[in-house]
Amino acid sequence: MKQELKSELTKQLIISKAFDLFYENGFKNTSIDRIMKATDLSKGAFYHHYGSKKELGLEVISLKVQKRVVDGMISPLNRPGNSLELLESVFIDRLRAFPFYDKQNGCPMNNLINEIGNDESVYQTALRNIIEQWKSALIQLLERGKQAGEIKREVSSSAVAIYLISAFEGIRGIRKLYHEDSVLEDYLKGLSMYLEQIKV
Amino acid sequence: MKQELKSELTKQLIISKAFDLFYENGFKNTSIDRIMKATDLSKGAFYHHYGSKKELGLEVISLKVQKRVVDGMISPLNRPGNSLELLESVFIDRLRAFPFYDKQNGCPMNNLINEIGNDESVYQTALRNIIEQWKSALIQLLERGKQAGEIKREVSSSAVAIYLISAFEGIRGIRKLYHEDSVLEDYLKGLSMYLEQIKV
DNA sequence: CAATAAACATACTGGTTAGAATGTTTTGCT
DNA sequence: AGCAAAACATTCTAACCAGTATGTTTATTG
Repeated sequence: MKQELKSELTKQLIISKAFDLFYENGFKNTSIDRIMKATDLSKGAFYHHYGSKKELGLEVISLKVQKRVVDGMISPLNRPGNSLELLESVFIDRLRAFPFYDKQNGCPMNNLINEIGNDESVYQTALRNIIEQWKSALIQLLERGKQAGEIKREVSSSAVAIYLISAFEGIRGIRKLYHEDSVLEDYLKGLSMYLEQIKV
Repeated sequence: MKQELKSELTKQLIISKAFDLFYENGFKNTSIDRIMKATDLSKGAFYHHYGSKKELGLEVISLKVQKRVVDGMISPLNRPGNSLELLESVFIDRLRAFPFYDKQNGCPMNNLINEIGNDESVYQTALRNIIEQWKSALIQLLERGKQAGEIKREVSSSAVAIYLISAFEGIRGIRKLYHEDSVLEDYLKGLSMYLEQIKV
């Protein structure tokens, strides 16, 4: 195999296993040894491709975590159609569609925010970028809805965006404490009411 | 000094220092050694009073973390007066009044929920108890507001309670990523709108 | 076909971890 | 006073941690 390709595949393997383990057990609680055991490669291989655990963490955030949020919560906002119906379908359907594993383990981004969000500024920046991208996409959609006469013009788009994100991330943490979905249904009912209110 | 009193004071000292360090550095990232260094006592003293780190963690949750939420977010809900004004003052004023340290480090309960909420069921139960107590107090206040003709009767109290809690915990995590309060102001604006809508 | 460098593996370092074992001091009780 | 137990301190262990040093194997290139 070509070296360049082989190297890239190995890095992707490490990042992928690292993401899974960070998600399940937390960032600081996951050792390089444990990650490399999952890849069936050695520690030497890791430090050949990465300079430090921090460097890996940043790649996991900017490649895997960010992609997950973009694919699941941001890109779908750009589809055509009624802005409010779009918001509903993205926020409600996605939450309902999560597999048990994801409900139990919460949001990978939110887990990292709460675990290492007050740690080092490089982590802060990487995670903040995702939030900002999400916020921007929401604002854009809300403004589109106002233009289309679907959303009240007097509401602050950035306030609605942040409130939607906050509640979503909040419930994904709280859901971890329960073994059933009733708390999720409460949230969804609360969200529906919220969206109803900004309707024109 | 009486033995019983001395023992109790020592346990309180350990719990207090443990809470501070858990808050700043996370639960798993805080060692017994580090905690006992902060108390100026020895590791032997710790294992005389506590059987394990887990036992200490549960005491910190049920005594310190719970008390913090009760004092700051639950007890104030029982004051007399207009229910909506009460909600506003509790959620908005408290968030604004947090010192820089608390804004940067987030919510102690939410940090624990996201760090160890999917870990062991004893932690889940201890943290869930706090959420349930908070939710109950909010529902009680919302029902009171409905009776007083201050809140729309058709809204689901449990849905509003969970949505309020979710958004609050969510923003306390997100705020960690920023160095200023603009994201907090967005949240507060969003919250005001939300409360306005359930008004009768 | 060599020389070279990339892609790994193995073995180690110095530090930290939860917890146990064992010692010493303080307090309580008769 | 004298004995017992509680409240600590000191020392140790076996495992784990991030990162380094030094190998060996595989691919690339002249």
